Amino acid sequence: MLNLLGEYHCRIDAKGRDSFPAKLRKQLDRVLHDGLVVNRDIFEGCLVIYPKPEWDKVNAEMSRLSRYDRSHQLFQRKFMKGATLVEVDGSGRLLVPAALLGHAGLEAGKAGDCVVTGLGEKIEVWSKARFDQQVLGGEDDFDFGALAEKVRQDIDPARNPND
Amino acid sequence: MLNLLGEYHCRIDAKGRDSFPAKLRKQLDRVLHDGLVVNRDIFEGCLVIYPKPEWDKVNAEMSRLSRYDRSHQLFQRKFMKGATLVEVDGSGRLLVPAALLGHAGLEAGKAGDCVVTGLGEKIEVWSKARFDQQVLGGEDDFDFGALAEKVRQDIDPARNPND
DNA sequence: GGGCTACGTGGGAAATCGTGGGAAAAAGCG
DNA sequence: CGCTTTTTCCCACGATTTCCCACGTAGCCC
Repeated sequence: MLNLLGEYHCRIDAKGRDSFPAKLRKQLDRVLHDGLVVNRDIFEGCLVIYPKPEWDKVNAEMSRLSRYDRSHQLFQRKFMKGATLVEVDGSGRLLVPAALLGHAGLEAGKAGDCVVTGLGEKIEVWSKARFDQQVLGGEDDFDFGALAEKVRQDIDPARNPND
Repeated sequence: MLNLLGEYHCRIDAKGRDSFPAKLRKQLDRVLHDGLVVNRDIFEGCLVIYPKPEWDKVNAEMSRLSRYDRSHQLFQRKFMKGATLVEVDGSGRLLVPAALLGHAGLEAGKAGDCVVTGLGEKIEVWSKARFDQQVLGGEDDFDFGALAEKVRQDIDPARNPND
């Protein structure tokens, strides 16, 4: 199982090329040649990067949706729209599609600072400004304890015997 | 399994020719010479493009409908009317039948911006205006979590033992 | 501490893609 | 049967993209 780790500061240049941290590249090692899938995050204004094998799982789930059910189609469209297969270039950068940059608060055609974080089986890309504000900051009025309690029930093996 | 990805902005010119993104053409590679089937979407004001092999599946599903059941016939007629086999021309464009353009909010005989998105096994074509409004926008009052939960229950393996 | 390697960054040239127009072929009409 | 209109095919130009190379810097090893 993939276990991507680390938080890296890097830049996206005016051409939309994101210097992908060498340490993450090394962690991806065996799966990198299959490419990566970049997509908008559903809930936050950031981008998500899945290694291709991980995306294949998503795609397999999507293929079970019914084309005759409106809510299924709506779900698929909301989730998959914009997802793009990309590959790192010879200099270890990946070209983020211009259409997706806006979702992360980055301006196409303009260089910008960003934060790339490994999160187990996926990678998130934030603009530096948003990362500082939403992820690092704003913790005062944020009740981590309550959130943890809610999540704990979902991931605690004792309550979910089937794994 | 087909895994069409990417979101592309392009134009339909005054002759109804849609510049089909080169990257999608590459993804279609092996199936492109069989042609594509363009159709109206059932639920939304956009067009759907199926690679021929995928359309064959749709066709097979339709053949399970009863010829003696009026609602079946009604459904089949609603679903299949307008579906057209098209091929990309030498310049990589495909000619969208004028009759279908209106369904996507595009005016026949007039050039217009549109958005083409890969969605796994099919491709959707939206007018840019509608895409920005219906697909990208309106997310504030949209509860993705609730939708995801409903869909999850529909495709949960526990409830669908046959796979 | 010095040299070396590797990483991040920028720019430029070549290939490719998108777009428009026009000519030839086909279809429709009087 | 010939003329007009529509459709289809093809070519060419401009813009964009993609690939490649080269430099500055930082980190690491000796």
